Amino acid sequence: MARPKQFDPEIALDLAVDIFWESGFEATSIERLCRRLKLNPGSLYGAYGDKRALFIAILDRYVDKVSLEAIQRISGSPSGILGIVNYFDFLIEAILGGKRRWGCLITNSLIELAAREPEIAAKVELHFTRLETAFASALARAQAAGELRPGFGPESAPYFVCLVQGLNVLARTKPTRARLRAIVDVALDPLRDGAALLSPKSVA
Amino acid sequence: MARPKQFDPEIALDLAVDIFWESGFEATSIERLCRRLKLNPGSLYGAYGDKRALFIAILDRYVDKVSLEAIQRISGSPSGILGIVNYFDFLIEAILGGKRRWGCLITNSLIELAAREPEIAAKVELHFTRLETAFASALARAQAAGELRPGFGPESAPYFVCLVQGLNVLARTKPTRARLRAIVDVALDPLRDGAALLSPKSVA
DNA sequence: ATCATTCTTGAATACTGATTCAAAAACTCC
DNA sequence: GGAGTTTTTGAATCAGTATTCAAGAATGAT
Repeated sequence: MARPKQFDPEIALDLAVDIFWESGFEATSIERLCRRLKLNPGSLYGAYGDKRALFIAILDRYVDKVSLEAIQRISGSPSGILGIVNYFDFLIEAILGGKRRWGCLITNSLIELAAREPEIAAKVELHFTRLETAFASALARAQAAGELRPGFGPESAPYFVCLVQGLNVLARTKPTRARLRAIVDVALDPLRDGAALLSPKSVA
Repeated sequence: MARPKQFDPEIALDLAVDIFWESGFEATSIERLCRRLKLNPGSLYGAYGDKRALFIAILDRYVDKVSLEAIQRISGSPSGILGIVNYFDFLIEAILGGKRRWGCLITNSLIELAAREPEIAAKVELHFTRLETAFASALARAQAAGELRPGFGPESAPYFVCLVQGLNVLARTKPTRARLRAIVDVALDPLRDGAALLSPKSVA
């Protein structure tokens, strides 16, 4: 018995993700948000609360999607090595093609906001933990299958997280495919022995 | 025949570096700057121009210092491998100890500003090129000395730049020394054969 | 059809924060 | 010591942007 919303709050959130992702929190004005979402200030505040609350909402949305996506790629192969290789291949293409040319919203938010916003720091932390866990279990599987060079195992997972962050930074420099490939080929060299058997495409 | 400045503009710049480094461009207000530098708005504008100009000035200052520092560490050893290992050891300690717990002002600025500020993007680019060049020449020396695993050479330099960026991101998560060490130990594994002879301390 | 409720609209408000400025002060040179 | 120049001071101004709000509009229930 009331007037229904004239917009889909979920779809609008997706629009908002893009703007914050590209420009960050501080540099994104409510006015720009309103223009892009085709919403008036009143509607926006009614639906989401203030700017900070909106940002938290879009960050949650992004984290859910990106965490899941990463875990699925990394854990999606029977071979742990192949899962990792596939994930990095995917990441390269994402950086070159889609919105990941803006890096990763999580990485960007860590740098812009985590120091003064514990709530945001916690969300970043959560994602990093998930990512590391996915790498660790892939590495454990690879190790168990004897595909891993001695000295490498699940405890090397933080290295892969670091690598991902490095690529997310470089994403903002408009790198070429060749450049990203070269980096990943060197970075994944420890996996090469096993991967060579499994993924001729990704290992020069 | 005029009133002299009551503050040292160079020293004040160093103060300003820290604030922008910690909080970024947008989140740093002129008021906070004035309070920390113990300057009134008029003096600040008189000395440096507007906020953007001040930021460019402190970024220049930072880039000069950090580029030089990196190049000296990387190129400072007769062995190319040792230079690289030393640089990463230094980076770990810097992240744990000093202001590098805020990551790297260059990395932070790339993410916050490069997309909309070509002038800043160019300065970031410049530093990355210098860093990559330093790595490449260290790798070339190592290769010439036969210290490098086959398949590695100067063309692997972008990988090391990526690594540095990853560490700069992780710096903002308050990582432990053990964690950073673990990452670097894995990351520098390709150099291990040669380094083992030269740097017992850094290679577990 | 009317009521109660919620949504939309877009102007008004309230802030924050960047920038300017006029007056006073400090210095050097003559 | 006075003239001329630059710096300091801190309040005033200006601009931009986050947030609120009052009025009008759309809906379902009675």
